[in-house]
Formats: sequence, structure tokens, C-alpha cells
Amino acid sequence: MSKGPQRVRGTQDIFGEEADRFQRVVAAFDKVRRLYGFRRVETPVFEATEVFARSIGETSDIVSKEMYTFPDRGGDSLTLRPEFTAGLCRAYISEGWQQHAPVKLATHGPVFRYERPQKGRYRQFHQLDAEIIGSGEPLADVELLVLAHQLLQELGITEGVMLQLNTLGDAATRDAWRAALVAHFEAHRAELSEDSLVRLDKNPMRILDSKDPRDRPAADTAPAIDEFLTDEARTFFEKVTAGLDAAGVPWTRNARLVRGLDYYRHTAFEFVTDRLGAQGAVIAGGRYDGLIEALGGPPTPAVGWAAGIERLAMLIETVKNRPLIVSIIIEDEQDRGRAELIKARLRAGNIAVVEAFRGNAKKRVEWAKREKHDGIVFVRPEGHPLGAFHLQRLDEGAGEEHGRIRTAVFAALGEPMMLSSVKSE
RNA sequence: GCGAUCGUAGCUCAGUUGGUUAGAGCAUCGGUUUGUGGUACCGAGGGUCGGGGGUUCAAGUCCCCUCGAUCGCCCCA
Repeated sequence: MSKGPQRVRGTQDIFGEEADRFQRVVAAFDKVRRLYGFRRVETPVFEATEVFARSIGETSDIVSKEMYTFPDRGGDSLTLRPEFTAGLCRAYISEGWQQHAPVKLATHGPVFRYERPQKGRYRQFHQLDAEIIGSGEPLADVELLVLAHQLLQELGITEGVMLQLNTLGDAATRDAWRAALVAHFEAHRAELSEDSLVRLDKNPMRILDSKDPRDRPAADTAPAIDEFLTDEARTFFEKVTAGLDAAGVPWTRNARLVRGLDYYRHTAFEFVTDRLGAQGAVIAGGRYDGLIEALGGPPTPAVGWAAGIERLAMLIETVKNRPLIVSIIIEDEQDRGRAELIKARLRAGNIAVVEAFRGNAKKRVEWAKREKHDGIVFVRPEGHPLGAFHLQRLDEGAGEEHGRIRTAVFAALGEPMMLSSVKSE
């Protein structure tokens, strides 16, 4: 189409109402995380490649195919963060945050994955992230889930999103279950899809949630993890579910919800919607008690989740209750001084004021209407018999709104008679 | 990496079985009427029809390649 540089694939320029919704998600998260005592942290957008490679497993082809990795000038390999967790764990180790343990952390920002874009999926996208590092208590899992639930409530996402919950058990449980799964699928090798035959070697648990109908019979008859839960693991999961019930957070068990990497233990969960096509997970997380140790730190239990800001933003309504905004229109630049005074007073009164930079009065009126401003303040010439300005309200219907803009503008402009007089209704 | 659909002015789109100088609305710019409760009037600028190649007397319209978009598969830390 047009010449000049183009947006690179999988990136987005977020503008206008979409940007407002994006910001609303972030604001809600910031509000809620404070209510739970999560501390805001900022970590680098890139890390040594090793941080992510070790967190994901060096053998995984995620590392080679789906991360933005590049050498810096000194020859070190760096990687744009594909998630927050690994970087936060690195910081926990390298910055001595162990002294704060258990520490509750919240952050948000861009993350990067080299993937094919599709609905709700970008190469640079944005996440909210909450982690509790240094606590192995089921209470920590519960608190994160209640926090996530409240975030959705805060955003008005009350329908069409369900919390799916599972347990992966402790290390002993996981190993036993995995072995049983492999044995089961090996026995049904002939029935599996080509994709699942590959999964059998690389990531057998993923066969459980395969979308290929050919895999369903074998997947549906696969041994359930419950048969392998140790007493400790079972007790842990029961405490989590009991906590959710006590907090009034609805959930459903999804025994096929799995995590491929070995350091995941116990709780795994996703808040899932059917409103976003194939990318249905809006908040996902779990307990990763083995990760920090894998990164070279001390054995440290931890649990956390991440949420896609774009996906949440797609689920919320247009921002309502925006602050009042008025257009100011002057007819003659000679009135500039008075106009600036009025603008300053309105803004001091918490009323947003904008002024079209060009066009005659007619065009400016049309612009204000098009932009759906709440009103127009016409600045009158010096000595005008009807006063210094005239307020025209542009709001639709809503009688309450009518009064609101009038009251607010007159209050902000203070003693209107000092500016001259104000036209009454 | 794979598949399907799509790609015409800044934006949203029309463009008949391929046929003369490619259209509309909105936006932009200019002017008229004006002096104000979302649509007054007139006019103008703006497109090598994503890019390249091919078929044809003739291609926005057909074929191939390429790039991009959308949705899905794989993957999903």
C-alpha cells in the first residue's frame, strides 16, 4: 500500500478507544494488586538468553524457534523476555530478594514471542503478572486465584470466563503419572495422530488436550492423575479448592490441564473464555516449585500467573464515565488571553479542555460534536452584553448529564460575573 | 513451519461473464450561507488497484511467485 516503513509483523499500534481499554486493564490490575499487598517491580525487557533457556529447558525447540534471541556487541546472547517469571526469579536470586521472602510481586509490560500472529496473539504483546516467591503454602495459591478472580470482577468480566483448575501433584506424583501416561499411549500408538506421536517423545502430557479427534479415545481413557496423587499432594490440592470455595471463587476441575515443564508442581490453572476463538486463556499460571533451583538458586517454592492485557481488553466494554471534556471556541484571536484564562480555570476544576487548532467557528463546532465532547465554551468578545462566555451542552439525552456539565463548568469558572456575565438558561 | 480466506484513495468499501480517462461515503483542503442541540450548500486535492512476472487485442478483474493481513493448525514457557 503506502510507501515508507511498515509495522513489523505481529506488532501493534494501539490507539484511541482500544488504548483506553488497554489502560483500563492495567489500572484495574494496579488497584487490585495493592489490595492484596503485592509490590510493584520493574525488571529488564531482556535478559541473558540463559535465563530463559534454563527456565524452559534447553532441549525444547521453544528456545530455538520462538524466542527473540540476538547477540549483543560483546558477543553475549540476549533474549527479549517471552514471559515475566524467569526474569523475576533471576532477580530474586541475583538481587537478594530472598531477604523479603515470601515476597509478593506484581508487574506488567511487553513480552515477546516469535509466533504466527492470530486472534489475541502477537509477537510483541503485553502481560500482567503476579507472583508469590518463597511460599509453599496452598494459601498462596488461593490468594493468587482470588486476586485473579477479583481482577476479572473489577473489569466487569463476569460472564463467559471460567476458572479451570488442576493439580500436577508433587514430584513423585508427577513422575509416576507421566510414566503411566507414556505406557498408556505407547500401547495405543497405532491410534494416535502424527502430531501426537511426536508429542509422545517430546511432551506426552500434551496428548491429553489434543484437538485431533483421532486422539480422543486414547486421551479420554488415559490414566487420571488422581490415581497417582501422594497423600501430601492430595492434601495440598484439597486446601486450595477449599480456599477457593471459602472465598466464593467458582472453579471447575480440568484433569487434562497440564504443564509440560518438569518444575511445575501442584496447582495449574487457567481462566478460559470461549469468546476469543482459539486463544481462550486469559489468565494462566501455576506453582513452579522447581524453577528457582533450576536457575541456580536455592530450593524455593513459588506460584504465579500471567494475563494477556490485549485479551482482557478485548473482553471489556468501552470505557464509560470518562471525565467531562469541553471544546473551547474563540471567534477572534484578540480574545486569546481571556480564552487561556478560561481554559486554565476549567482545567483547574478537573474539566478537560481542548481546542481545535484550525478551522472557522463552524468547523470547530462540527468537530466538537463529532468528537462527542460534552460541551462547547464559546468565548465572547470583550464587553459582550451577554457575558464572557456561552456554554453549549452537547451531551445526548441523559438529564443528569445535562446538569453535570453545566454545574461543573460554572463552578470551575468561579465568579462568572468577574469574567463578565454568564448567559443564563 | 502448514492450511484457508483476503489485499482498490488517510479510513470503510463499490467496481457486473476481463473491455474506453477506476467510483462512493467519511476524513482532508478551499469557498458560500452563516451565528450554533449531532445530516446546510458548492467545489478541490488524493489511488502506478500490496509488489513482481505471465496469459490476452485488452487485467483491479484470469494464472504463478512474493510480501502483508485475518482466522485456524503446530506451539503455547
